[in-house]
Amino acid sequence: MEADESKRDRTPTLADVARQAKVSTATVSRCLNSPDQVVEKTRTKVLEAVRKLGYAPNFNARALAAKRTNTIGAIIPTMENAIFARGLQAFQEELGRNGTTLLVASSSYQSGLEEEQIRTLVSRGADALLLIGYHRDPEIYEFLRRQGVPVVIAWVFDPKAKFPTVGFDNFSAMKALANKVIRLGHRRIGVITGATQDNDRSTERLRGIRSAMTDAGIPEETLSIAETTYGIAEGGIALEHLMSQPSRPSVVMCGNDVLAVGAIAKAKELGIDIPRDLSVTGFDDLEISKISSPSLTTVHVPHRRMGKEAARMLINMVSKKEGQDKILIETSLEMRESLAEYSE
Amino acid sequence: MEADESKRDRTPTLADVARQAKVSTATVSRCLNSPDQVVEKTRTKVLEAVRKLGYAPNFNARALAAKRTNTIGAIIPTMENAIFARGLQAFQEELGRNGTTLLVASSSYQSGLEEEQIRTLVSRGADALLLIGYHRDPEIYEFLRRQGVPVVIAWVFDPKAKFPTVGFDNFSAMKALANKVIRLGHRRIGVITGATQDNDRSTERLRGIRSAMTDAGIPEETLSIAETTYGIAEGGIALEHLMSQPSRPSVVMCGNDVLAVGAIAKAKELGIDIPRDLSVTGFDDLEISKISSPSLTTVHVPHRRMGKEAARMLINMVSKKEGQDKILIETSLEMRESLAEYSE
DNA sequence: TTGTACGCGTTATCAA
DNA sequence: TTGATAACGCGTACAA
Repeated sequence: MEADESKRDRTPTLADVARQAKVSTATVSRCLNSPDQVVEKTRTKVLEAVRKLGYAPNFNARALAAKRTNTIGAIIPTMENAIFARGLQAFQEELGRNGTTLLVASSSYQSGLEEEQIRTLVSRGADALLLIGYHRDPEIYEFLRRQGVPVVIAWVFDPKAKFPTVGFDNFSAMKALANKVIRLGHRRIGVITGATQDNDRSTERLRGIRSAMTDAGIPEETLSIAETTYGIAEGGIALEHLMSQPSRPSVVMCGNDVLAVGAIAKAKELGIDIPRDLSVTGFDDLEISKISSPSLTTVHVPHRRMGKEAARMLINMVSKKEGQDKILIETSLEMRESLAEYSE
Repeated sequence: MEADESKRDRTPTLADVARQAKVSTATVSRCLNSPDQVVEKTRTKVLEAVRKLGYAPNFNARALAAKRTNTIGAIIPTMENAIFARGLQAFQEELGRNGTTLLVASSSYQSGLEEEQIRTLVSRGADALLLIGYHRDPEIYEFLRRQGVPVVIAWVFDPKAKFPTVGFDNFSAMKALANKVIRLGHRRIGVITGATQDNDRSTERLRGIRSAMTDAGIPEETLSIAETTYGIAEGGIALEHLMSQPSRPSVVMCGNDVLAVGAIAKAKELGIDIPRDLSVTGFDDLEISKISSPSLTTVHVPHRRMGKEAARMLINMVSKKEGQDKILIETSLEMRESLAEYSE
């Protein structure tokens, strides 16, 4: 029983299994990849040898020979907070159902890093890529095209975009919320946004607010903006900044829920009552927005559905099946306690 | 300029670069891997060809030939909440400083899935692995040993463990908190814990509470336990369950902060005032525990330091350098508003 | 149904 | 310092 192991102390290869089962390596390979091409009897013999030797195929060799990895890569801006977690989870689940594994990388919101990650994932043989947002150096898109790697863009939606997309309309979603805010009587609006450079989601959301103000005849100059990196603490600092300005806003609209709960916490600390003294809104409808106190008015984004659809689209593209290449995910307003009517 | 591309429309290889630069593939390879072994003049010539062709090395082929990937894998139980995010971020940063890339997989707290992920990462050529907790089928440890893949275990600490470890003592940390709780006069203790099966962290934490009770002469039977999966909503449901029992606890100790903030939110909903009617404690000291209202008393875990030390240890092991193989990370009590003295 | 033999894109050894 | 050339482990025509 132990005798065979004495040969060497390295990890077994296809050839080892073939020797053990007294067949050719080709047969072993077929047993593993297309079992129905090999007759029952040899198959069991081979599988027995596989089990006995504890053989596991070498992924790299396989990828090299087959030019396919059954792997899809995703690059998200951050793993530090929950913004992308839910959508990515659903994305992964759907891939799993298809026997595809997910490789995740995070770019820390830095486009330079993102390009590096893209090249890394491609050189690792990812069959396709999920990317967040359109904004990207044209050169990298050209690189992907030349490499023949299918890409789906998520978390944004532009019907005219050249790339397959599964996402929502950041502009309209935020504009709808801003319209609501204005209808409630607010005129002095403050904004806490994530960095807008290289980030079309935050840029579009901000544009949505501006557009709603213009429509309502509120001069754009009255908008006070604090730009910061995403984070709870950062949201708090930004709020403090906004509230220390001469003309205090009556509402602070945040680029996402993480910033918003940070703002709410800081407001409490400063003795500002929400929503009596100040209204606050978020974006995303993460779980924390429900348990925040007061609970957070926000834009609900069906992240799980977005992740699932994106996975399906990519799977289709890899197997060159036809299908939609643009899916719009509808968002909705989630009215909770943190936004109230403005009354002087 | 364009002429060379007409040859083929596939991604350029070493050989293409070699042809273009009129050198051998070996030289090109050396230019990329050990540039000082090749003379300045040829090097610039080669790099020029690389740039012109947009050459990117094929990772799989490289791994196959070099038997090394400069990649370390990590398998964490979940990406859905922040429990592991902070530590993993620091882990990745430290790896990056060493030119090592991180491959993450999540097991959804299922040991079967985790084994699969381990095999996947190994077959992908991960040079080493970071795993959470000791509890694991001996067979998988044997597999790892035979494959010669170094492993570091984190988030736990047992001085007698056979494996290199960077972590904290879940038992003692939770016991310290329980001692504090008891010293404040609490006798009827409720617990909301994550699943204890296959999870040594939650098991140890629970054992810590039991031990503190025993030390204080509180009968173990008075402990009421709700076991659930980690999640904000789940924490709420568990709290409701505990509070609907005949003998209501005066304090609910939660297995982590996520469960705790869920419990707090639900308590509010039920009109239970915290900490007047009920005290609540957490574990981890995530960012939400500070902004929770009332703020959450919890155990502070220096996640970032743990991640960083784990990375260093693994890097050392891969390069076969000597070094510590057991690092204890100290935790501390973080007293905040949600835990108060018990007074009938 | 099974086996032979070549190719995948690198790295590494050994000569030159 | 550079160039041939043999691995690396697997998939897959093609032949048997």
